Amino acid sequence: MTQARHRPDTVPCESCSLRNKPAFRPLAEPEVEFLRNFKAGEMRVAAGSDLLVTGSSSAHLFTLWSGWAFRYVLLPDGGRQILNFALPGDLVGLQATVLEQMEHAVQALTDITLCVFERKRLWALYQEHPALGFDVTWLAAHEESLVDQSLASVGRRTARGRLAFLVLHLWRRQEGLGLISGGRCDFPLTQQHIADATGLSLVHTNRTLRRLVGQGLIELGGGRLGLPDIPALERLLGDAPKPTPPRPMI
Amino acid sequence: MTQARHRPDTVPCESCSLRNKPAFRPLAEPEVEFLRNFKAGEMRVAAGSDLLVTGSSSAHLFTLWSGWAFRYVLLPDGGRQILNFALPGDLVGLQATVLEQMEHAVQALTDITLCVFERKRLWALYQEHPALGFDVTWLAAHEESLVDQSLASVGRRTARGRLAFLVLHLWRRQEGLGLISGGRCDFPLTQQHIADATGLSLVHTNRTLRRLVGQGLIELGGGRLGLPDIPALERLLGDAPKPTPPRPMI
DNA sequence: CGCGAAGTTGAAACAGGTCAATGCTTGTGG
DNA sequence: CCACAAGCATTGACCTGTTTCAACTTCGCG
Repeated sequence: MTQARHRPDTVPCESCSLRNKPAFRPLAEPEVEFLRNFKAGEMRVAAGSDLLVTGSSSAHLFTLWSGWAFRYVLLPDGGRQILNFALPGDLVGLQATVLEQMEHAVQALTDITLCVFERKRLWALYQEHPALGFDVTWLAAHEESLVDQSLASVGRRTARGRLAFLVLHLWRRQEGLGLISGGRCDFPLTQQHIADATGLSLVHTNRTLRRLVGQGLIELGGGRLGLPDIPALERLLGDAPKPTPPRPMI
Repeated sequence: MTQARHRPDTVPCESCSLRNKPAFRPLAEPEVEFLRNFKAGEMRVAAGSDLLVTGSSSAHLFTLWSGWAFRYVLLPDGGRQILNFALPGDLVGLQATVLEQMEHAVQALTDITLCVFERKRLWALYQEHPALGFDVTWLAAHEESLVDQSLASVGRRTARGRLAFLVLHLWRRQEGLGLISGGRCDFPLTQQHIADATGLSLVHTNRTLRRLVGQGLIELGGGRLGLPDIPALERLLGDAPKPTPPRPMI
């Protein structure tokens, strides 16, 4: 096996600790090898910084490797709508790459690390490894499915329901990644983020959240989240967000 | 050029009157030829019928050829959220095909005609014609972008704004397809559809719509829509939905 | 210790929801 | 050709979830 050129200061894909988690579909040998070359480098972004902004057409595509980010749009009146959250393994910036224009921005919620790919080479990916091209489509379709669910939640649920949906959704996604420990998971959102994701005002978010905590449905503190009574949450929602199926990672 | 096998009772892709509209990116010769074979047939669905339902994993993928459809989810409390509308040229059922599970249903809004593709053969499309695979990704990313905009609208706009956004959005899409005639375009939605798409109640949709009509911003009647003062609508929205860029069609 | 960011709480105003009734079309069958 | 049913649109009255405004508190950190 030829040891392909590879920047010495970056993690080679085949030994990526994230990729090798059970949540991700294992890749065939040639695909991993391609990816190792496809990967142009790594990048760190500090919490609170935008890594992609509306209107731009980035020269890069990313896979989030550690930390949290979120996609959002700013409305003319100053309001912000968070479209969804990106967790490790999620592709970031596909719209900018494929549509050559961004209708939204992406901001780091925590300090994050990303794998960087060059837009120009995406075409080679489709040509040389159709299976990877298919995986990119899979990720795009899956992300749309997440936005679909959020739209339904924001459009049709009461404040309680929207909050319940959001926390359970984020819980399930972390569960899929094996990130629940001691009955808790990370939860780096401020109440402002929650409000902007659910389409509620900050004040009402606070009150409703407080009530859910008081009723023993949610535990919050120290940037972590606990869900002591998931069945009750599911009852409240009527139907639960589905667990993420085994998925590809680019 | 070999005249490939082709069901005699269906329109061959190369002479498809929809595909040859300026809104769509022309395909290279080999791709069109592949598509002619990829196309398994045509299908008609009557207004009001579901062509895909939640939970199923359809054996087929469609391109809407004429008429309107919409994607939606039903909530446990009986509410319905319309996720977006499909117009001619839109791919329908990609999530079911790629994710192998549908989180939403699709219903014909008018009588519709669809081109039918077999799910099994999608893989061949990626292998044999990477350019088409890329186009599928493009369509998925674009559709997500539409849902993004709806989510921002439903999450952050007032009732007036949501309605203004919806009608302008549908106007612009039809404009892209050359479907505006005599200052009007088709508008087959009932107020119930509008309510379900905007996350409003039927009654409030009616009142707000009525007010917009009264103010000369919207004209409705006979299943058609007129927008007499688009600049005023754009001012109301603060920013307008972007016109659709030239796009691929499968 | 002090400052800024985030969280909390009360009171008042309002957008939008719910309930309920009434018109208006349109298509169908007698 | 009329009568009726069914779906859709419209309007009024009332109610409540949510927003807004405006404090005040707590937390994290230099």
